[in-house]
Amino acid sequence: MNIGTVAERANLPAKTIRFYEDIELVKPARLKNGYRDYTEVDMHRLRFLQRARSLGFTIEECRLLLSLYEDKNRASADVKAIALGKIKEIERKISELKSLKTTLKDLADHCHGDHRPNCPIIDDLVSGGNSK
Amino acid sequence: MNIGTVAERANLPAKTIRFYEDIELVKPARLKNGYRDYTEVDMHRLRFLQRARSLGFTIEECRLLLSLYEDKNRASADVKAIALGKIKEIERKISELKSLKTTLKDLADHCHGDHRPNCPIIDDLVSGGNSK
DNA sequence: CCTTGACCTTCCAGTGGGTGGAACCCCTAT
DNA sequence: ATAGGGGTTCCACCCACTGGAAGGTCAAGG
Repeated sequence: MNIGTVAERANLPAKTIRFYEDIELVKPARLKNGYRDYTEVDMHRLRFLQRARSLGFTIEECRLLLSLYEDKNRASADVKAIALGKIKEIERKISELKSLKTTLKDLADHCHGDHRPNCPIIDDLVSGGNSK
Repeated sequence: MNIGTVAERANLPAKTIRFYEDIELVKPARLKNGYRDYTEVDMHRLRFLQRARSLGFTIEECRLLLSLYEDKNRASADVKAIALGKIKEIERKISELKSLKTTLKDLADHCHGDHRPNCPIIDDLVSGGNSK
């Protein structure tokens, strides 16, 4: 299977698939003309990668998940631990963004937003505000 | 004022301040010995940058905000528009992360998390799941 | 047989926003 | 004289790609 076909089927840009080969996440065979030749097994790995990346796992986490995926004796607890860690991470990011939003909204609410130059947002940026 | 002093006062690493010079956000004078020499005006810019960055504005947004900051005739509406745009952006990110979290949590909830190899998280990653 | 166009190849550079480190200079105190 | 704690430059690296140039390959149509 050529890279274009596999790209479409795995829902990944060809560039990304080549990049994944660079970092040794997939190792396709080569045809006589130098074209990459993907098997169904490669396809599964790529689909797995696409899905795991879209769930927010980093490349290194994907590498780990792939090795667990291929280890028929893995404990599901190992996989669950990674997922739970990721959830905690996402929660941290959400609360960080929420407080950012609150701060920004407070600033915007105090700004007239008209043609006059006086602007409390700028004033806050200058003086350093009180929330980090 | 030397870079170390200004770094401490603006709450930014010296490396970052040099980087900001590289991308022309600050242009400190130089002493005869080659050391950077910061004025209070430079300090204000750096503090402004520190604060704006910590509020999630990109470097380019900071550049724009700085130019508005220095334009005594700017309309506060211009600044407000940037802040409101940023709020929308943050809201998008939050909802994206929330749906990610939900998906991940559903997966984790269905996983026994024990010593057995059977794992619904991996199964989902393989089969592609139903939420993007 | 030739051309066209879609596909494939490699390699190099850039993104954003810094961070780490090496190798070297400068200033002050002892 | 030397030790330390500044400062300087430059180059490489992080992450996860993405864009583009320059060229090779293949199938279809004239």
